[in-house]
Amino acid sequence: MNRDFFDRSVHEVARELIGCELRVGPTAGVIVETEAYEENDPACHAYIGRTTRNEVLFGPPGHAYVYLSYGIHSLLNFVTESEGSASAVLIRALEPTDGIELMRERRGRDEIEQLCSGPGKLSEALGVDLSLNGADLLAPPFELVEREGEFEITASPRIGITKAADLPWRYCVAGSRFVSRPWPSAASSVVGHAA
DNA sequence: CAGTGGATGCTCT
DNA sequence: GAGCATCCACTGT
Repeated sequence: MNRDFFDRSVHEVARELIGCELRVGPTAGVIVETEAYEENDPACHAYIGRTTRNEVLFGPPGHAYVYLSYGIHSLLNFVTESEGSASAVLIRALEPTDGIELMRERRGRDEIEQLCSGPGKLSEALGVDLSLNGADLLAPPFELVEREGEFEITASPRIGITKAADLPWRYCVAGSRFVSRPWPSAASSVVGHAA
């Protein structure tokens, strides 16, 4: 995967990431759930302007934006189209494929559905923390592999936010049991197929 | 199952 | 000092 992959609309990147493999060191999984956060979006950290916390969002695309949520969880985002638009994709869930035993140790859980089914869980399982804020996604410990096969993608409202909560900017693999939460069937719609 | 509340720390006002 | 892009354990059906 190259830098151009990230240098386009955050919504396009959020959908294209579905089905890609994300590797962090010895652990890896297939991305099954993402959310888009664009600069002119009250729920986006960049909305309030540039601060010390969110400055990575204003930097070049293809880098990791990691921040601490609720004082406990590190949440992993991919910076996109940053030329004049500080936007990012939140990685919300993976289907684990490699390093599963290590993930189990880090998570303290055995069930494979409980290893990466949420942004906080996923970071813990992959060993992502604040030290990776600003890190290049195209260099170790990160590795991203373009998807193989087809995925039916649904769009539904984002999770856990209060601002702009009605926008359908959460993307999931249809029918996956590895997503953080089931989507509301009435609000979801198939938005595309992955090649 | 569904609903509730505590843990925990950093950022911004 | 308030407010979080969360998770888990506990309660009550």
